[in-house]
Amino acid sequence: MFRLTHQQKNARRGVFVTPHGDIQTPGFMNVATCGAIKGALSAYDLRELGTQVMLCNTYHLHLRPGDELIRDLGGLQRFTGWNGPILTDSGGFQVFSLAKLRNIKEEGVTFASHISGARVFMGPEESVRIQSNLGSTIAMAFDECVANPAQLPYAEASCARTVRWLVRCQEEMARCNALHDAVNPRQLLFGINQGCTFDELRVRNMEAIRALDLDGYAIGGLAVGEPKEDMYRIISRVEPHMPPDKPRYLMGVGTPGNILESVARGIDLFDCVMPSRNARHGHLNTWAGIINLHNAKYEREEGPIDPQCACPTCQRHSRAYLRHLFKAGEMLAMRLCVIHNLFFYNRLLERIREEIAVGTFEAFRAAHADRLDGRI
RNA sequence: UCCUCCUUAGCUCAGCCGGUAGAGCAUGCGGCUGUUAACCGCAGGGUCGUUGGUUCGAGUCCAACAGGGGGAG
Repeated sequence: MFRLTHQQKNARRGVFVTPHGDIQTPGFMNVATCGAIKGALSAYDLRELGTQVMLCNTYHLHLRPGDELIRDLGGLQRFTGWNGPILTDSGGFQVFSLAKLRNIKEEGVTFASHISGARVFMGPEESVRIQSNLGSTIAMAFDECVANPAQLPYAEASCARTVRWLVRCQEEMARCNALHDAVNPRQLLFGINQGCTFDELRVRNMEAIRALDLDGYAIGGLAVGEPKEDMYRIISRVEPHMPPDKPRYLMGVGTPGNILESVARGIDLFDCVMPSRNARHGHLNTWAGIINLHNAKYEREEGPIDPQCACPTCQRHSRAYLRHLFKAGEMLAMRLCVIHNLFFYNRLLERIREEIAVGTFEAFRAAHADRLDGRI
């Protein structure tokens, strides 16, 4: 299912074969939380941007429009018009990061919907069942994101519970896949490593979930406020304990620099809201660093966002025009800029794959990691 | 010609009985890391239409003038 084709030190280049298509790794999954890339992009736009995987959210789609509705309409692929691989996040992150009034118990979590205020219960079985109804390619385990800072005793207890939840997720996934009317009977399940910034806890947790032989492994609970040195250290500590023959997914990360550093430490998959959100807010990635299109200095610039970029936006539009669209409140500004940033990220990962394949990744990382995250 | 209301930040407006001015928007600049984010934060910016008067002190009260809105002839 997952085949490594090249390796340069810890950096890996491979192919993850899924029922919905191959995913070239390292890869960046484009975030479409509610079934759409924010910024008015459609599934047909994504093909032009080099998107490999679309990422949707269990919590949001369960609340609206409802996973049973999506199941009845043929699953997420038919519903959204995206026929490539889809990863659904479990909703654990949302339950713990935004829902108020939450009550965590062994069975699961009770929380108030941020839309209606209604009480909702979600545990491992509910999350997997919802994801089964959505019919995604890859389902994520229902976990608790233990964010920095955390007390060690709490982090230990939480990790232990998340492992127990993972076992239940796995059992429920097997049951759902065996249903005669499963939307995607070959749905994959990824486990998630937690442990805050406690090295030993991270390693122990990784060993525990590795034993469950899942389809892939994610590292969660990073890039949530801790210094980036801590993030890199945790990745380096955990990575040797991850099975080499399964894809490794660093959840929610990150900046281009974060991605380069993480690929160098053995990560295969990423997802992040930064390229799309920053684009909507006027911050654009370029190969020379980040620019803020709101800045007055771009008022009369006729050149594209990035002269080295081959995206549809850079082929047609000037910085001056895009800045004007932002100032005028035109939503086209967001659409064109999201197109650029996602294209940039997808291209960055493609470039990383090329560099690993020919053995020049280390030099590429050294030349770009800091510059790409800096401001022009 | 008369009556009446208005004139405060680039714009639209707040400013109780007089104690040396605020908001929203706009502008400038930041921030966003498994999206409750077309969002959030910070900053700059005003001899309060003009000239006099009353007062210890006037954006606030009085007068005249200028510009504008409405009304009556």
